Order: sequence, then C-alpha cells, then structure tokens
Amino acid sequence: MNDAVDLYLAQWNRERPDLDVSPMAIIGRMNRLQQILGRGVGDHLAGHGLERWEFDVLATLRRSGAPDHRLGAKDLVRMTMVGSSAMTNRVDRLAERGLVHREVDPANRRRVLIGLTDEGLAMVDRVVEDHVANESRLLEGLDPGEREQFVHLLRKLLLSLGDSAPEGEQGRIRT
Amino acid sequence: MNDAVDLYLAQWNRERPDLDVSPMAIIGRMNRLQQILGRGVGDHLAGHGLERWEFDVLATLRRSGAPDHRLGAKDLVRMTMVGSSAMTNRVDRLAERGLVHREVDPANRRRVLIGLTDEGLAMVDRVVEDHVANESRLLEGLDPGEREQFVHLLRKLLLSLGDSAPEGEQGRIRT
DNA sequence: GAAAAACCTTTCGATGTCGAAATGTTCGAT
DNA sequence: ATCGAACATTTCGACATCGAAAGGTTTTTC
Repeated sequence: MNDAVDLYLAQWNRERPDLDVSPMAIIGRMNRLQQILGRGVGDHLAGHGLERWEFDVLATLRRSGAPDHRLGAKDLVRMTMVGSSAMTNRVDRLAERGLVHREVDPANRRRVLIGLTDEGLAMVDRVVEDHVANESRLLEGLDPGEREQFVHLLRKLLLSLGDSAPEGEQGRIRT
Repeated sequence: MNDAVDLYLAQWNRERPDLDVSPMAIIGRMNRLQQILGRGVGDHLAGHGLERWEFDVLATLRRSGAPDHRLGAKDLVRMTMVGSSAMTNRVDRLAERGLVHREVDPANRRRVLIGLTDEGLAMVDRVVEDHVANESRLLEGLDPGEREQFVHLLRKLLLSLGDSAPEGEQGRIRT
C-alpha cells in the first residue's frame, strides 16, 4: 500500500533522477498529516461549538493556571505562535462570546490581561476531555511503542530547530 | 533540555492531573514543527522570488511530467489539497506572472488544462535544487537512521488515516 | 432528441492572518 | 522634570483560503 507521498516521490525520481528528494518524504508527509489531523481536530471541536483558534486560546489560558487563568496578551501571542494583531482579533471575538474578559493591567497600563470567564472555564474544561480522546483516536494507527518513538523524534527535531521555550525569549519576533 | 511542548504538557498535568494528555505530545509538536518548518521553507523560497503556494503549484506540474507538464485543474486541486476556488486564484496569479498558461481542454470543454510555460519550467527546475537542499538542512537534527524511522512512522500514520492516493478518489470532497 | 442529472470551474462574500504603522505607556538619561 | 527610546497593544489594508452558489458543458435517461 502506498500513501500519497510515495507517488509524489516516485514522480520526482522519474522527472529529476539527479535530485535527492528524500527530505520531502518527511516534510511532504508532515504537511499532509497536518492537513488531515487539523481537519480531524477542527471537525470535532465544531461539534462542541468551538473553532480551533477559539479552543487554542481558551486552552492556553486554562492550562496556564496562574492566579485566575489570566495571561498578558504578549504571553498568549508567544504561546500560540500567532501575530499580535491576530490575537487582538481573537480576544475581541472571544470576549463578545463572553468566554474571556480583557482588562488593563493596573500595575503597568501598557499591558492587557486576558482571563477566562466562569463560562469560558466551564467550556474549556468540558471540551478538553473529548478533545484529547479525539486526538487519541486519530493516533490509533500507531501502537504505544511507536507513539513513544514518534514523540522522541519530534522532540529531538524541535530542539534542533531551537524550540526551547521554558520562559524567556525565543523564535522570531512578531510585532 | 525541554522544548516548548514539554512545558505545555507539564501545565496540563498540573491543572488537570485526571486527564491523559499524551496525544498532545505528538499533535502539539506536529503543530509547532509545521509552523517552524513552514517558515524555514517559506523564507528560503522568498529568496528565490516565490511564495510557498506558487512553488507548490509549479512543482506539482513539474513532477507530473505529463505530455507537456500539463494537468487538469481538478488534478491540481486533488494533489495540492486546496479548494477549487483557491486554485482558480492561484492559477490566475501564476498566469499573470507568465509562469503557467491556462487553456480549455478541446476534448472536453468543461475542463481547463494548466501547464508550465518555458519560464515556469526554468524557474521551478532552478529553484527545486536549492529547495531540497534547504529542506535537508532543516532536518539535520536527525541522523539518517532517525530520519528513516521518522518516515516510517509518518507513513504508517498517514495510511491509517486513509491517505492512500494512487489515482482514484480520496479524502474529503471539495467543491 | 429533449429534459434532467452529473460534472467542472469560476464567482462571490466571509473569515482569519500577516506586517507595518499608529496609539498609548513606561523607563532612563540628562 | 522633560525628552526620547523602548515597550505593548490595536488599527489598517492586503491577501489567501473556504464554502456555497452560479455558469457552462457533457452524459444519461426516457
């Protein structure tokens, strides 16, 4: 049995036998998996009345715990890997839905603190259980040992690309 | 050394110790890798004057070979995993740049055939070499054995999700 | 052979993101 | 104390994508 990328690679080998296209065996498959898994996750969340980007923000606030499930806008930007303008938009919409609230940090009035409302907290706590169950289902094709291997490789690659992010600065700066 | 997802998982374990969030160790890392690799690929292509989506279309035509590096619009849609409306837009812009040409299939006037121009062919043949070299560089963090393991796991997961695509129908239908 | 169904691509309106510029706030040096 | 640099968020315009509907073309059915 072949997957879509096998065909892809065979075509390159036929047309450009001089090229070593083996990196595409990885990167091409990551692209494809991303699309397929992304749809699997998105469809499931839609069943709970949430868009993927909504869940991302709510979950980031939820897991951060913090005093009251509250983070600065910049922290959210860093943790979700979107630009600051996109985050403004996301928070606007989540606040309209009553799932988060936004207020100026009294200690530093440049900062905006975003926190879960009671409703937002209830929502994410309700959805996240089904969410991980769904993710687990999507990965059923790999047995536990393979999943462990997979984690190891993904983690090693991430680290090699500089994705260490305990606290401080990292990655490309966004404005 | 920890990557960003290690923190992510530790936070969930602190806040919701009842949950098994191990699937996130995989899916969360895939998301992050996708963003980082995507930028690595995109930045490099920008240096050659191409957007990622432009390269995707040109490369799909190039590797398909076909009589004259020509494919039907629907084939392009299937192979690139975008909607048909996005493909109309992509082809419009590539045709404006003179990299592809579009003409109605004389044998079936519903169909539109899209083919590389001489300039488009030269462009993709020139860029693809650097492109795979760049992808190879991005994967340097894994040694050859690990890369092989990685391919195996990605491929197995894709197949388990129904990504067999030798020729016929597949995946979700797009209009 | 005409009407209906199936097919393929494009058009349209909505959406989410980006990057650059604008706005508002704080900190540091003089 | 004040000016300017540094910082944090929002606004703005551009852009690529999506899904649904429209516009043509071919095939099927009676």
